[in-house]
Amino acid sequence: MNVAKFLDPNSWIDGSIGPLYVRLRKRIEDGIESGVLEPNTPLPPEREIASLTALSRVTVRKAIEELVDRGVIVQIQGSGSFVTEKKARVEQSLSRLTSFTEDMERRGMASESKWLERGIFIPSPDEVVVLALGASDSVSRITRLRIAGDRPMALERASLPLDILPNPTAVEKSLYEVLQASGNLPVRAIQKISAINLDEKDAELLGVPENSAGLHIERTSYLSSGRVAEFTRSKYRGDAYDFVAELRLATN
Amino acid sequence: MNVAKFLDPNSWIDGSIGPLYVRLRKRIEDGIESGVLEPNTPLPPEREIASLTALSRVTVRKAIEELVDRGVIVQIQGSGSFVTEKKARVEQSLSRLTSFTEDMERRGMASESKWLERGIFIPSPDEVVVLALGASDSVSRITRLRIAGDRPMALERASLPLDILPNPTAVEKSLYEVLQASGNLPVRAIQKISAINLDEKDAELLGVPENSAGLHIERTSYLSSGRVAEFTRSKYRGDAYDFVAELRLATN
DNA sequence: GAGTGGTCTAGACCACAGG
DNA sequence: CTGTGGTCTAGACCACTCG
Repeated sequence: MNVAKFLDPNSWIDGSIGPLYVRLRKRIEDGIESGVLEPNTPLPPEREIASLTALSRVTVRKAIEELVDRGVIVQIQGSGSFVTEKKARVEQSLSRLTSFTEDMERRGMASESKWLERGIFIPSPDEVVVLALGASDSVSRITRLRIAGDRPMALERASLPLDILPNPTAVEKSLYEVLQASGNLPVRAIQKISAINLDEKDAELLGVPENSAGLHIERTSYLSSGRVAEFTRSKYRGDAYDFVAELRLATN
Repeated sequence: MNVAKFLDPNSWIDGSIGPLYVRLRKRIEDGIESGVLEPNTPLPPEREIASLTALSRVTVRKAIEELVDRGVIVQIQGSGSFVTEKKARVEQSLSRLTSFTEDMERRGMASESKWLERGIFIPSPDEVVVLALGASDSVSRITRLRIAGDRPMALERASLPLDILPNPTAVEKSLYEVLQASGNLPVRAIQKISAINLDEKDAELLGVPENSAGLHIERTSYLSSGRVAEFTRSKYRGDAYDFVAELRLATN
């Protein structure tokens, strides 16, 4: 399959939906995936892609832009746009906001939960501040032991404003599924990760010796409006979990 | 100061350099910083900003785009572009690739290093794979104890291909300063973070009791070309350091 | 319906890489 | 010098919010 033919709009542009730049981006991704576009070889020039696809160059650039962000393509002014080698690419799920359920699925493990607490409570001072609650607001709280592949993995306590999760007992498996159903899915989160020695109680729940190293993760999630949707504190087994993050050099 | 006047190009557009969309972005950032543009209030419509600044709407959108990425501005179709509340914003340095030196400066601490190893070595199998070395290539390696505010903070072992760091003894303080000088500054990195119990030797170097929890961080850094520039393994004191990361919901 | 952001176009000029 | 990506424009239409 040659590149010009692969980009011929008649064969794909009606096959997907959404903005043209998204469709083109996906087409290019498919091309890389299927080997039509190979690592270390240049894409056709932007102007040529534009003419091949019958799109404007601005639209072509917008399609490529996201691929550059993800590290799949490197653009060099005056030279060309190149597909990077696979090992240099950032896995797309690295900086992705995932639920524990999804995270474990990605690692090929089934996950379950054992409920420790699930209901509506009077908020702690921490919760009032982080969730921006009013003086008389209550808080939804769900605390559970996360189990994956028959091994306890984490203790997780999530707190949410009552209007975002009015019925905490409705959460059966994935909190994020419930939030998505009500249109309250966070789009961004900040995590603070530190190391702790697990105390006797936590160690017992996680099935490790007292004083074992664990990861303490505090996550604050935001809706697209900028409002805080969720505040979660988790303790992960140090011997069974690692956290992967992507960093970028600031462009300021 | 009113918004229209603040955006009047005569007063600022020549005062900075670079592309127009970058200058406008910085102007808007200044406006938010100085209070001319207030949280929860809408920016002028894109078309109005364009006419006020005598720029095209495309350029205005590009300026705003980055601010939306950082969570400083929220755009709502059909409604407007709003400045978010400060507490909902992502600190710009969160997902930023920083050196230990910078990182400590940001936290208001002076940093120093105690050299444990610095020179050219035969690579370990790990290093050969991660750094994509040839069979006969050597590796530059620098190992040091990082100290901040008179407290040992981390043990750090960095490995780099010889052509990227030909002279490891030239590194006096910041590795990244040396890399920048030679045009080999990484633009992206992947970090894997896990928790470990520090063994006797490491605990002694870090000045904590044996078996204390520590953060183990493996970082692989990439040049803009996609090539691996640096592979670093660090052990941080769990009681003195935390790692902050930003997550996003994938838009696929 | 009026006003907003979201997408798209055709064309121009600039900055840089490489023969 | 030619060809590439980087920036910028003026104008159009669509999709959505809100009164």
